[in-house]
Amino acid sequence: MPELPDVEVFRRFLEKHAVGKTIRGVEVRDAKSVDGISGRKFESVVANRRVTKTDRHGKYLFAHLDDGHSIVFHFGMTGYLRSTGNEADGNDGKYCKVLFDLSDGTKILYANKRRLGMVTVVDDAASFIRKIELGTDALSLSVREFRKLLDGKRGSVKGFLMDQNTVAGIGNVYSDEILYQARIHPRRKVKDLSDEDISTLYNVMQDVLTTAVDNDADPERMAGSFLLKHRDEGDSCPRCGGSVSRISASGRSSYLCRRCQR
DNA sequence: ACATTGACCTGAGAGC
DNA sequence: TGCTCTCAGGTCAATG
Repeated sequence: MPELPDVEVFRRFLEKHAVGKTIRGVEVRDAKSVDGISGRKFESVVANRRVTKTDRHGKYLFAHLDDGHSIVFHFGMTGYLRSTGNEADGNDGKYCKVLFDLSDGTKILYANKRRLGMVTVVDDAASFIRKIELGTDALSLSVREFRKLLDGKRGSVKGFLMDQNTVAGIGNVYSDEILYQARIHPRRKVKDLSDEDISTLYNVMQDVLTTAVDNDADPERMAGSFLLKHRDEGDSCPRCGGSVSRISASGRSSYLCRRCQR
């Protein structure tokens, strides 16, 4: 479920493998996964362009091209990027939606088990972000801005954290993690948060996201104290030993420890 | 204006 | 073994 940390890992991957190289060819294998334009058009816009830079905003990944266009990737919940050697399609072949053939022989594939998520190409990444009204990236948000965003909100904290138009990058799994570590109940109303709650929430948010990025967004590598590793009803809370519950909050199943989270 | 709910997507895993 | 059912969660449209 690619959220900010996962997408940041994909960005670093793309930065390492694609920047400075030319896209020799593109093969759209599933035109339905290309948003806004036809697969053929996508191929012709992107082909023979050099990748100059990568960027991430929330859960969106951008590959900037030398003519000003940018490729946009969104991973839905099952998307990923991978490189292959030559023919090694392996299991990914089935899920490969778009295949990029780079000038040094590297092949990068955008794969997705479902059609949530998409690839497209835009004239200008910044105006694309404005158009879809993406909020500020969670990792480039100051406490001051964070407080301002919370101000006047009537919904739950969980809904707030997951709203991409307010704070971009946090999804179901990491919102649960942040709320768990901040000891705040997901259904708690934003307006009921104290000043102290807010600063805790902010600090924990930064900490959880950077820790996740530092560990390649791989749950295996994260400390056992992360709720991430105990997302299972009845599993035990790594902090108090109580049992992990599953409830519905903001229309999503949320895992929490009722004892730790009020 | 804002918040919540339901639909979409489709593979994995559980249960029978 | 295989069938059916439920769940996963990111976004968007519809509804409250």
